[in-house]
Amino acid sequence: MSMKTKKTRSRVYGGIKANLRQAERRKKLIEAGLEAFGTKGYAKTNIKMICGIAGLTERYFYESFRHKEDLLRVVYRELIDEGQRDAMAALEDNEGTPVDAAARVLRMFYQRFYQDPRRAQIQLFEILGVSKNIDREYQNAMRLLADLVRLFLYKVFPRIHEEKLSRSIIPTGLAGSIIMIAHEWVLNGFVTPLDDIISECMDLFMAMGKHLNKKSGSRSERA
Amino acid sequence: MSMKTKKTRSRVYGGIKANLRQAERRKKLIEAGLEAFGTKGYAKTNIKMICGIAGLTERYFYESFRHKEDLLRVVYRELIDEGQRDAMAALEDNEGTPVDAAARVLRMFYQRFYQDPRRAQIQLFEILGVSKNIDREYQNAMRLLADLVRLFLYKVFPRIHEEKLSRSIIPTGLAGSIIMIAHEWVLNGFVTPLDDIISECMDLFMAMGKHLNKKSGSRSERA
DNA sequence: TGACTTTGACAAGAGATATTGTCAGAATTA
DNA sequence: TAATTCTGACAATATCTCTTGTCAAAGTCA
Repeated sequence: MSMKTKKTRSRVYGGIKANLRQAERRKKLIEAGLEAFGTKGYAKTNIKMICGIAGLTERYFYESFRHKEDLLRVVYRELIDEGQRDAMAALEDNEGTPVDAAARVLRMFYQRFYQDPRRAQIQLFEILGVSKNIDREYQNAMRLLADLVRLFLYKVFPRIHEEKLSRSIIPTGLAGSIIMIAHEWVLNGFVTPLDDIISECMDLFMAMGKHLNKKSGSRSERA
Repeated sequence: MSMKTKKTRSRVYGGIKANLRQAERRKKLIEAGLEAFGTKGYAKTNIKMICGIAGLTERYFYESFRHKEDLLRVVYRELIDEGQRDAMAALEDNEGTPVDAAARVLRMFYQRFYQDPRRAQIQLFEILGVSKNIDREYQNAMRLLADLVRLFLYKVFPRIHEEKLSRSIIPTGLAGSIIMIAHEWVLNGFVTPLDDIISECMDLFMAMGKHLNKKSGSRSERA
């Protein structure tokens, strides 16, 4: 038993360490997931297809993921993280007013969908109705978006009562606007010019900001 | 061959005509679909379950529907039609101002989800990511909702330039707000009081209406 | 070169599910 | 009562798909 438990020691192969090789495969599978889920759709994709696209066999799928849903979660998180990073970069690039920054973030947000419709398909459609777990992922991402909206509103309209804003569902509503407009945009094949979309989104934001601003201020004005 | 083509003639049975009996079964299956899709979820439901809930066997499923997706479409349409009817009733009940009417419609819209969470589950979650065909259904329903919003805006703010409004994506955005707020409400187990939700939704509407009103009017005001 | 690891192709069994078909008995009508 | 339709239970087939396992060849290292 304990004589020769030669546990298939991992070693350098092709100049690359074992864990790196595995990471490579994992990455390929994630890219394949993006492709398959984003074009065929999650429901119509099976493990064999994913592996075919990745140029790997099923064994390697199970090396990195437990099942299809697992891969979807990873792909989705990657998309959200990338978007979040881009948004933060656009925000912290301190050019112009906060309003300009918001427009930049919006443009970035929509442009990502246009540049790679697979992202749009997954982020806006495929992610929904898969399972309770995946629904939770979606919910988290939506909250991040709502928080971003909240942050923007507070930056542009500092008079807004912060605590009141933090309890309001209006940022959630605005996040919904952004998403629904994206839905329509995608389903219509991106015919609406991006500039129009951004300008109308900004209208939505600014109108709501002004409204909240007035309400917060009215307390002292009326008293 | 043409001797005795006795084609199993339909006849009255249990005092009910054949086509009525079939319609009855169909109805039971739709109700079963609502139950199964709305609690277990579309993906985790199979035909046998649906038939079990309906108290019928598989033969009768295929008598009325071609496949699971077919049933989902019918169930969804039924939900949308009901909602549409209720909305129209609340609108045409000419009590109070158009603003009151809008609040009534909103209350009705959200209350339906609270009264029967299965509706919420299907209408808000299960419907997405099933197939291209079903996505189209969803898109249609969202457009109906956006049209309703548009109608309301025009009633309350008649100064808004009608043609401009008809091309704007802002009603789509507001429809998205309503939906996203519903998402959060449902996922949080309906903890937010309905009155709060309605009041904040009305805030969204009124702020946007005023904003559009100003923009439309500004042409003549500034000239 | 020789030993060993990694890899890809494919087999294979388990498990679901869709869909059609059979059949006997219950229910109903004439 | 006799004929016949309706109905539910279940069989059976055909497909998929997941998941694990086997194996030999190719690749790599020492």
